[in-house]
Amino acid sequence: MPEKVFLELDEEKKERIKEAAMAEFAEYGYTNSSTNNIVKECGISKGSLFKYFENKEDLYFYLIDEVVSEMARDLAPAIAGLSKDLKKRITEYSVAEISWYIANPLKGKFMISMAAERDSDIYAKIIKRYGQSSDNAYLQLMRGASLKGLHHGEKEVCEVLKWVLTGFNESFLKDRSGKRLSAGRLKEEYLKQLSVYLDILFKGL
Amino acid sequence: MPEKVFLELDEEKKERIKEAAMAEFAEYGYTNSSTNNIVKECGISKGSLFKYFENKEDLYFYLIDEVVSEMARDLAPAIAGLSKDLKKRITEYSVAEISWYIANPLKGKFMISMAAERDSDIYAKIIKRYGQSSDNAYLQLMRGASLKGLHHGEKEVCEVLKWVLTGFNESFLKDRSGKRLSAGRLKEEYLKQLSVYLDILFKGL
DNA sequence: CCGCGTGGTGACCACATGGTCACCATTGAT
DNA sequence: ATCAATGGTGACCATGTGGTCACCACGCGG
Repeated sequence: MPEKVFLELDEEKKERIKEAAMAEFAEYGYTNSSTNNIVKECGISKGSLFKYFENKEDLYFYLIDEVVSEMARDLAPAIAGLSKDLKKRITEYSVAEISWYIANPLKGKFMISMAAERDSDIYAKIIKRYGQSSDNAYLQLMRGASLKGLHHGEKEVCEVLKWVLTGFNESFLKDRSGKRLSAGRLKEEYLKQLSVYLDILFKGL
Repeated sequence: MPEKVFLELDEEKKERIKEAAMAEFAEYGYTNSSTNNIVKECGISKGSLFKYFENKEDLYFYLIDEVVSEMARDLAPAIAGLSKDLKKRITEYSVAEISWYIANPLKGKFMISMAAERDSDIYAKIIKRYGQSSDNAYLQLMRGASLKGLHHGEKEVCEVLKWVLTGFNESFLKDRSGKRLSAGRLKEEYLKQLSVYLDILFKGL
């Protein structure tokens, strides 16, 4: 919880601070990020930063709260309108998610780095707050679909989907850095590649 | 490359130092590991450590070299005797790999932590030395199998296998911490769970 | 013109880091 | 007994950390 003083800052300044902090955390992870760098980057003084936030951890979790809830808010309409057919449903959801990452590159990078956080202390706290949410996301995805055609246990299918989708997204986002494509072409490309992997999953190797 | 002085130490002392260093690196990752902790843990002085190794990075990569080549050496016989059938082949290889992790818990934890290293500088150097090897491992696995029955591209199938196997191994090793099973029972349990996931992959969801 | 409060500042603090180096104990050769 | 060499030591160094706090500029009510 940031002090009210921060929330009452003008929007431009708040944005500058949040962006600088997210960029630093995304690049170096929690422990190796430096509050000195952050204040230098956004042009405020050390004293100010620690009047706005209790400490480094407070700042970090404030950013996480913000970006997690913003993503949830942005994706909510897409989720509400998903198909019932499992394969369509997964495709639509994945496209919506990846589109958000592409449209919000900094926040996207920040979320990815947060999921990969190595500091065991901070990692435990992240899990405690949001741990279930990512696992639950896939369960929700499946719960909302008709599972008639499945030949295997719900839980196992869910995990396989999670592993393949996160692996695919990660590799897609990594490869993307080279190419310079419009958002539309990127989405097309994503769909094409994704469908190959979903085919493998649904039809078998 | 460690100085010869280190290599000429008696085995017991070398082992003490390597174990302390691996435990520290495995627990905290490269950057957050402290050479002070390491020397404290293995009972040598700071000066000695830096006579044995040029610097922290030198020590880190020496350990990686050691454990990577040790694992390769230990698994070589199992790999040589793998079946030609893809499903059997994958199962046999996975069992051999997981058995090694279980038989060498410290080295296993060290390798896992190394694969998850977040420091971008060190991560790049790890990739440069060993990057292809993990990706290649799966390609080798498939190249040595008869791929007659496959309905999809070799590359894509290979990636799906990689994502699912790494995901499954990670989750299996995480869950294991609770249970206290003998090595034999563990292997049995592993085989049982793995076969479920491979069924899903080969037959389709 | 004063006094007060508010928000912002950056020099400063205690601490931890990777790395160094003058020193010392032990040995073996002379 | 003396010297040289070897290997081990830990106080010490420069640097960087998260965090503090005495101070200051500014605006406003009197």
